[in-house]
Amino acid sequence: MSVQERKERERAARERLIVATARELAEEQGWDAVTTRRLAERIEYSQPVLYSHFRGKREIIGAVALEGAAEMATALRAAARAADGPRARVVVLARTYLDFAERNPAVYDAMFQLDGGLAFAREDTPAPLKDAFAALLETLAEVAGDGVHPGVFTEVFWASLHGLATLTRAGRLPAEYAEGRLELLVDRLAVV
Amino acid sequence: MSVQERKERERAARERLIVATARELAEEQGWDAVTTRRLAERIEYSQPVLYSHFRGKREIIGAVALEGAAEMATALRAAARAADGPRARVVVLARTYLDFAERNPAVYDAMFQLDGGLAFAREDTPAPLKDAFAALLETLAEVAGDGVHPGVFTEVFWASLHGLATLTRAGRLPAEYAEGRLELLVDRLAVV
DNA sequence: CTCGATTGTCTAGCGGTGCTAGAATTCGAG
DNA sequence: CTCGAATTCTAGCACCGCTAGACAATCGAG
Repeated sequence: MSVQERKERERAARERLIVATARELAEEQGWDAVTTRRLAERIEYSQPVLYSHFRGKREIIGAVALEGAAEMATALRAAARAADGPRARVVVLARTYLDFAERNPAVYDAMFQLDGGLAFAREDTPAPLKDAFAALLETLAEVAGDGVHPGVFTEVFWASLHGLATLTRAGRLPAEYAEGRLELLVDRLAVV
Repeated sequence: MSVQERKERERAARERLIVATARELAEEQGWDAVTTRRLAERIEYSQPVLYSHFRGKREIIGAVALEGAAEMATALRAAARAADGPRARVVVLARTYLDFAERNPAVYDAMFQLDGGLAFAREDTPAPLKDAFAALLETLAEVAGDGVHPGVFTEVFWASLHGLATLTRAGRLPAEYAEGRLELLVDRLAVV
């Protein structure tokens, strides 16, 4: 059944191509520009092919989100590993998070702003999402402070970072004091 | 020129009707359901009438956002006035903010999630937006702590609230520990 | 009171969207 | 080589934001 295997391989490759192309297009021109027609044209197939891989545009966004979550988790862990001491770890963690959001705005939107049809904060939450949260928690647990649940602390810290990321990128916060805001946040929230 | 005045009054009334109807429809069924066709039908005029009041859908969203900002500023000031002591003031301020976001999700989206074509964090930022920020700042300035710029502190606090509001509503944070997260945030950020 | 000009509003339509039914094609199995 | 199944495409649906141009209502001048 080698023929069937080859077909499955090719099919999987095409699915990756769709996700990669959607991401590329979104980073280039924003998610509004990611239409099924344009996406189909870029992968050199017709529109209905997309629907043989995904239920719809929402699922494609979801696939990009999962890819992004995995990358973010890797980036966060690498950053935390490279820093010495709790405070330094939290600072680079926060900076890495905000960097990721700024450098991959479309991916960040797919993860947290758009509807990718993904379940959050539940048992059936996809592994990459849980893992990205876990990556935050690993570093933040040690600065949660006595008597504070590490999970709840991580939620608050994450929410703060998310707020800074989205408001800054939308131009709702002036870009100039970004570093000052980050340090203030870490100094106040983290118990070192 | 009483005729002309009457006409202008009626025109202004119709504009308010458009904004109110858009808001209503958005709260009922989400902004995706606010199409120019549906909106036109609800106000019992044809689509082009909308474009004689607003440049496009974006501007209608912006109008709802400004209305919301004014209401939020009022709510925040009323809440702060009713509380005794800096810490209590900050707690009710935060709770009022999150309450507003939860009770008026469509308006909140218009203000901070969607593109209403409004300028933020600039000189030509519309007054209601500046004023809502000012309402936050009035209460938060007294807990910014020594040597911390009140404006920057308010930005950070606001971003944190915004993160909690959006992540909670999108189901990205479990609803159950909402109050715990709020108190943790206030206890850590505010210097009392 | 009539009539032309000005406003105001509507109908109809443009190019775009996500998505899909059914025709056409490709391709491996016998 | 033929046939049937799997795959891909063409063509189209209902909807979107937005607008040109036809039409109707209203007003001021004579």
